Amino acid sequence: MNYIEPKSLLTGLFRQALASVAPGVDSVIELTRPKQSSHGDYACNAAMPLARALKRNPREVAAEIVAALPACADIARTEIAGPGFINVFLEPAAKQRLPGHILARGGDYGKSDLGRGERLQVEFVSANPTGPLHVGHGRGAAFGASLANVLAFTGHDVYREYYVNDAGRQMDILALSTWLRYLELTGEFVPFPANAYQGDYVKVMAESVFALHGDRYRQPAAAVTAAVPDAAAEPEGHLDALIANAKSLLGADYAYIHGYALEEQLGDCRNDLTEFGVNFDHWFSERTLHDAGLIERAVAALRKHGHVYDQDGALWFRSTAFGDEKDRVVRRENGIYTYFAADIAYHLNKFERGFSRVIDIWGADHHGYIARVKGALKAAGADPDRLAVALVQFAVLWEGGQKKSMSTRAGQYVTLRELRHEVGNDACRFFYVLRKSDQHLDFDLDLAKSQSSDNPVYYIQYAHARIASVLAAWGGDMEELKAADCAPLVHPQELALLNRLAEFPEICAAAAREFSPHLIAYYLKDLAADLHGLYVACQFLAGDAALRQARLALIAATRQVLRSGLDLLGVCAPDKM
RNA sequence: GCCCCCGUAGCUCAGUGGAUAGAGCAUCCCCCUCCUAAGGGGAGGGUCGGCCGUUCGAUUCGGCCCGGGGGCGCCA
Repeated sequence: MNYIEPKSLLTGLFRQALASVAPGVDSVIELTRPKQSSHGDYACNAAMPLARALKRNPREVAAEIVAALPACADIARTEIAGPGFINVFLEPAAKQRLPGHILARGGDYGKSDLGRGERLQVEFVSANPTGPLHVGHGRGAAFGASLANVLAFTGHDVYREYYVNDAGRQMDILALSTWLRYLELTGEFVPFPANAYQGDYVKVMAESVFALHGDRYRQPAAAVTAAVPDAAAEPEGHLDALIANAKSLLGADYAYIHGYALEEQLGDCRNDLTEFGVNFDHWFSERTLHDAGLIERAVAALRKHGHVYDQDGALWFRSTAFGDEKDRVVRRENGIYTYFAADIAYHLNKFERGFSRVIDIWGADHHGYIARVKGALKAAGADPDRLAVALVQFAVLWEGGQKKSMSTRAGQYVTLRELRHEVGNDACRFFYVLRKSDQHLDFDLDLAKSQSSDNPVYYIQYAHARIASVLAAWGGDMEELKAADCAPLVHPQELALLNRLAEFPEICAAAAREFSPHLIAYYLKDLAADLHGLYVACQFLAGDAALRQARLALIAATRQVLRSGLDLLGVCAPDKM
C-alpha cells in the first residue's frame, strides 16, 4: 500500500493550486494543525501573504486557491475561515490507513530524508577527565545524545565525538593531586593545596598506586616544596611550581602518574556515560593534536594569512579583526599553546575529516568563545558557517530550598552517577531534555528523589505498558493487525489518536531542524495522554471482531511510536510496570 | 561597561506572525464488578514583565526600559 503523509500530500496539492492562481509568484505554503478540531485537520495560510502580494482580499484569493485545488479523494471538504485560512478536513479513510502503515514500517515510521545523508559530527560532553561527571555534564550528555539520535533519525549521517582534554594544565593538577595524596600514604607530608583536586576519588587513586608500587614514587617532602611560592599569596604559582618539581623529581615516572590518573578518570567517565546510554564513535585525544604537530600547523595557517603577531613574549591571534572584542593569546610567554590554539587545530581537523557540518554542544559559559573560534576558522581559511554551536544553559541543583554550588576542584558537587542511582536513568534522561536547551534547568533533588513517581516519564512508560498488557491479553498474531481494516475507528478519541500519530514525522523533523529534542518529549506526553484517554473510554478486547482488530491495530501502532520516541530520548519502553 | 539566556496560570514550564494562549503540579468536585487508578472526567485560576514600533493581524518580529540568571583569563 502506498501511503503518503497527509502533510506532504496537501503541500503538493496547494503548490499546484498556487501555481495556477498566481503563476510566477513565489510564496511559501505553510500547513499547520489548527488548535481546534472544528477548524479541520490542517490549515493553510497561503492566501493571506499572497493577498498582500497581489493587493487583493485574502478570502477571495483563498476561494480561488480552493477552486484550483486538484481533486483528491482524501479531502472531505475545505472551508475558508477567519481572515483567510483554508481549513482542510480529511476523509476518515485517509486517517484510518495510518495504523497499518505504522505497523508495516515499524521502527522506521517517523524517519525522513531531511538530512539527505549529510555527514555531520556532533561533539558533546567533552568534560575534562579530572574527576567524576556531575549533574551539569549530565545535561550536555542527555541533550547531545538525544539530538544526535534525532538527527540520525531524520536522515543525517551522524558521528558522535568526545574531545578529551588530556594535554592541559588541569591534567597536570590532577596528576600532582594524586601524587601528593600518594606521598601522604608513604609518610611524606606536603600540605595539600586548596586549589588542587580535593575529591575523595583522588585518594582512591593514590591508594591504588601505593598498593601497586609501594614507595617507588616517594620523594622527600622538602624536595617537593623546594622554592615553591607561598600558597596563600600566589595559589596558582604555588601549584605550577609543585607541578614543575614533580616533573623534575619523578622524571619519566611522572608520565606514569599522569597516565594512571587519566586512564582512571577517563575510564570512569566512559562507564558512567555508557550506563547512561550515551555512546560515542570516537574519543578524540587533545594530545594527538600536539603529537601530530597540528597545532603548529593551525597557527602557521593563521600566520600565513597575516592574523598573528608577537607581543609581550606571547603570540596573539588578531581576533578583533573577526568581530571579537579583544585579541587572544595562542602561545603563552612560556611557550605553551593555549587551549584556544588547540581548539582551532581541532576544528580544522574536524573539517579535514570530511564532515560537511560540525555541531558543538557547549555549556552556556562558553558563549563568548563562539565568535573567537569562528573568527579563527575564518582566518585560517575555513568556512565558519560549517560550525554550529548549540549552547546548553546550566543545570542548577536545589536541595532543601537551597541552591547547591558546584566545584570540581573543591570536590563539592553531586555526581551524575549519584543522580542516576537516586532517580534512575530513564527519569534522568527524560528530565534533562524536558526543558529546551536554552532554558536554565532547576534540578530539584528533593523532588527527584522523593517523588520520582511523579516524573512524567512514568506517565509515558505506563501508556506503553498498558498497551503491551492489552496485546498480551489478546495473544493474537501481530501480522494480523498490519492488515486490519481500520474503518471502524470513528470514535472522537480514536480519531484524535490517529491525528497525533500522524504528527510524529513532523515533530521529529522539527526537533532536528531546531536542535530541540524536547519537542519529542512533549509530543510523547501528548501521545500518552491520548492513549490514556482512549483506554478509559473504550474497551479494546470487547465488541465485534472487526472493531477489536481495528482498535488493536491502533494501539499497536501507538506502542510503536511511543517506543520509537522513547528510544530517541534514550529511555526504556517497559512492557510491565 | 559589553555579550548570552530567561520573564506566559499559585508553582514548574510548553507554545505560536493568525482564529477562543496550553500541560503538569497544587486546590476543589467526580469516576475502578471491567484489558494496569503510575489512569480518566470536570471546576477555578492569565494585562503572555512594561512602553513604543513594523504588520491586514504581535504573546511571537524590532527598539528602548524594568526584573532574574550567567559569561567576559597568557584557565581549560
